[in-house]
Amino acid sequence: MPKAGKTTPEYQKIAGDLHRAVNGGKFKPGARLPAERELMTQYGVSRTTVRQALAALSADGLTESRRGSGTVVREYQPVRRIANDRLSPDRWSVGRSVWQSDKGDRIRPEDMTAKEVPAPDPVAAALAVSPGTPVMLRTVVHRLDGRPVQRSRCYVPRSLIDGTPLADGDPTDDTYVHLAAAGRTPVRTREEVRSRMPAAIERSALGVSAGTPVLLLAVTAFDADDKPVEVTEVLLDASTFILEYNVTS
Amino acid sequence: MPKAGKTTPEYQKIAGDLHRAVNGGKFKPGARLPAERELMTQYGVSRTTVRQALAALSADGLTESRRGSGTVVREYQPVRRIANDRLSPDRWSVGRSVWQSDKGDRIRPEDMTAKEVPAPDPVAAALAVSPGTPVMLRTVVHRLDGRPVQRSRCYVPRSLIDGTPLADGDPTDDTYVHLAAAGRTPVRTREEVRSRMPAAIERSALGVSAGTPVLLLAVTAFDADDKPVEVTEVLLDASTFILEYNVTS
DNA sequence: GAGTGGTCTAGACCACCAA
DNA sequence: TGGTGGTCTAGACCACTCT
Repeated sequence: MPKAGKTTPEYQKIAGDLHRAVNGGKFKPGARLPAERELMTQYGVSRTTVRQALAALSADGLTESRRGSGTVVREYQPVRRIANDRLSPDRWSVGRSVWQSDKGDRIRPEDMTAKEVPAPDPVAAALAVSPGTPVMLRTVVHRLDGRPVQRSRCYVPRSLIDGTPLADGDPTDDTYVHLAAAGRTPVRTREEVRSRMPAAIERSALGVSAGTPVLLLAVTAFDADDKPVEVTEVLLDASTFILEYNVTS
Repeated sequence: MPKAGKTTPEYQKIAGDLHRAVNGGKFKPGARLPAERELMTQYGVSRTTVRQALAALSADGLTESRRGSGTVVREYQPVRRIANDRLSPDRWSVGRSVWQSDKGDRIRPEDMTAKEVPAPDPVAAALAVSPGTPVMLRTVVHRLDGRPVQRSRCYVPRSLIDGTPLADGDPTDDTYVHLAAAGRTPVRTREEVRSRMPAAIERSALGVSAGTPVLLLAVTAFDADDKPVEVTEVLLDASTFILEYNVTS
């Protein structure tokens, strides 16, 4: 029978069956699905068709395949990120994070770097400075259980934090600490949120498998004079985070 | 040559080439990529391999394939949604929306419905009422150029808006109008943001093609007494929207 | 070594679109 | 009608994991 079923392609039926089985709890998170060659005989189709069905599940972020072991149901235990928390000075101590939840406590900033760079165009625009103005770029990788789940790129005009350790390339402390020391304490931020599929480089930079989107944040911080003092670009593993915002008029 | 190149699979090379060609501007948004059979001869591989490469592009949300015509580069022209705006009463007039941008003006609420339902568990929890409490459910579909890009499900405890048109099943006006009329004007909201790949039903409910994530909002509105008065679940096409939040401590 | 997923070939027929 | 993508078959060899 070299033809597909009447209207619905065979691989979609198989994908649908598996989808329902997973959502119905027949395969719990972490459980292994039947092997591809087993599904071949079960459905009487070629391996290509089975793999097409499994590709659909993977693209939906429902499963994850590992060569040599099998295809397993993915787990989803998100961490909550409360945006407004970062504006509270008591949150700025080193090692403290804006994450809240059991898992959140295990998320820590690591691999921090800092260097001076000319402001890229979009950053310069957000900071209301000329493109190429010297800014300090501080990068941070946040890990959960060793897996990178967030990468931040934080830009601060060099002139604003002259004389601080950050200006000398010390990436240890949160930029807000240095801005506060310079009398430029951020009092509000504007956050822009997008989501899309990651490029291959981003997929490996975060530890995400195919079928997981990324969240992109662009955070602009303003001081009491309503001047932009910092721009941060954040790349987040969407399967790890729930963003929370408290909105007032 | 029935074998893959040394380390990198052939389909990844092809996908990489095309990826670079698209990002490099060789194929502009809307432009057609070479046909699959043309790529076969160009790279000297089977059609399956070519299709595997194109599947990777599509999963990255970079292209879109249409049977009969071809594979084209996808366009990305997002609309900005400013969360805080909805708390301004002058935004509540019928037909007015919280969207801002040229395209935003073309986004309008349509296909509104309203009916009484028992509160589902998560909704009841957010509203601090018992599960099953009667709530009015107002659904709205927002379209951009005819394409549905947002679906909202808005829950309000019936007891809060008794005597308003909404209580009689009239879905015309924004729920905030009715809440304000009942002396329960929302003054702040909490928004939770997630992103994931859409289920097949969601993919067709919004007009999104494979490779596009969805954004999920859970908005809880509070009145001046800090009581939750409304919960809204929103499903958004992630390729259409940028969410904007103004954050204060 | 047995079993798993990863990659690839060389065909085939179908559904759809545009000229 | 000819070209496009959509689906499918029946094989094959490789890389990896687990026992």
